[in-house]
Amino acid sequence: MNNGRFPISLHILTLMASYEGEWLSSDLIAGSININPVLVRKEISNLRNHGLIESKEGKNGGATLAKPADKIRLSDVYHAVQQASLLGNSKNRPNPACAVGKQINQHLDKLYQDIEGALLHKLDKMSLADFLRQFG
Amino acid sequence: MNNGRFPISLHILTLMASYEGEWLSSDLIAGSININPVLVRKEISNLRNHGLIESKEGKNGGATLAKPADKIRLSDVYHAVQQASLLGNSKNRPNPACAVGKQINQHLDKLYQDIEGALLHKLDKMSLADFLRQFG
DNA sequence: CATTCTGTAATTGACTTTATTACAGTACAA
DNA sequence: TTGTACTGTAATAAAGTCAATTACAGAATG
Repeated sequence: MNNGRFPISLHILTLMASYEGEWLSSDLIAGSININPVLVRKEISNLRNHGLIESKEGKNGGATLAKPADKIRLSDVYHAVQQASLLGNSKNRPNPACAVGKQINQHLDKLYQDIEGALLHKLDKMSLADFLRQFG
Repeated sequence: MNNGRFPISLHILTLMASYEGEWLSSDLIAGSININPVLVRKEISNLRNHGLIESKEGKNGGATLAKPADKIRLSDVYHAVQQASLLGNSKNRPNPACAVGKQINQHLDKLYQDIEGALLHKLDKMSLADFLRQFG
C-alpha cells in the first residue's frame, strides 16, 4: 500500500462491481480513472493472477469480477498490489559494527509486521461490496 | 511512513536513547546508519523542530534527546516524518462524469483515515524506551 | 478478413530521493 | 586569538522510481 497501485486496483474493482456481469474494456476503465490504458491492463493482469478478476481477449473482450463482490475483501486487494512492506522495508544497510546498527533492521521489520497486522485486520473487515455500498 | 525517513529518524533516536546524556555527532550517527551526514543533519533539524531532540553547534556539539526515552512515543516519530498520508492520498484525478470516478477519492480518503487511525494506535502504545529495550 | 479488443515489451519523461560539495557560523580549548 | 571540530543549510548532481507512451503480436467476433 506504499504506492498508487492500491487506489487504481480498487477503482478497477469498484467499477466492475458496479457493472457486475459486464465485460469492461481497459479503455473505458482508463477513462474513469484518468490514466493510461496500458497501466490498467497491467493492473488487470495482476488482479487476474491473484484470482480476483477474469479477462477475455478479442473483440467484445474486457474484464469482469471472478467472484461476487461480497467475496472480495479489501485485504485481498492489498495483498495483490503489495510488493514491499508498508513502510519501506529496511533498505538501509546499517553498520554491523554498531550495536544499534547491527540489530535495528530486525526490530524495524518486527514493528512493520505488527503494524501491517493491524492494517490487514481493518482491510479484512471490509468487502468490495461494502465499499461500493457507500457510493450514493 | 511512506518513505525511508521513518527508519532513519527512529535509528537516530534509538542511538541517542542508547547513549542517553551524550551528544552524538552527525558523522557518528551517519556511520551507524550508513548514509550521508547531511541527511542526518536534516533529519535532526526536523526532529528538533518537533521537540524530540536538542542539538548544539560548535566543537563537542551534536544532538541528544530532548526528553526521556519513555516519554517519546513512536507515534511522535511518525508525526515528525509524515508529510503525505500513508497510502498515497488520492492523487489520481478521476473522471467526474463517471459515477464511480466522481466519488471514489472521497471514499478512499475515508478508508485511509480509518487505517491510519489503527496504525497510530499501535505506534502510540510503543515508546522509544520500549523499542530500545528489545535490543539484546 | 476487417475490426476491436487484450497482453506485453521497450522507451521516454517526469518526478522524487539521496549523495555530494561547499561554505558560513558557532563553540571549545590550547 | 587561533586552530579545530562541529552544526546548519543551500545548491547541485546522481540515482532511482513511477507513469505515459509507442508499438505490435495475438485473440475473438461479426
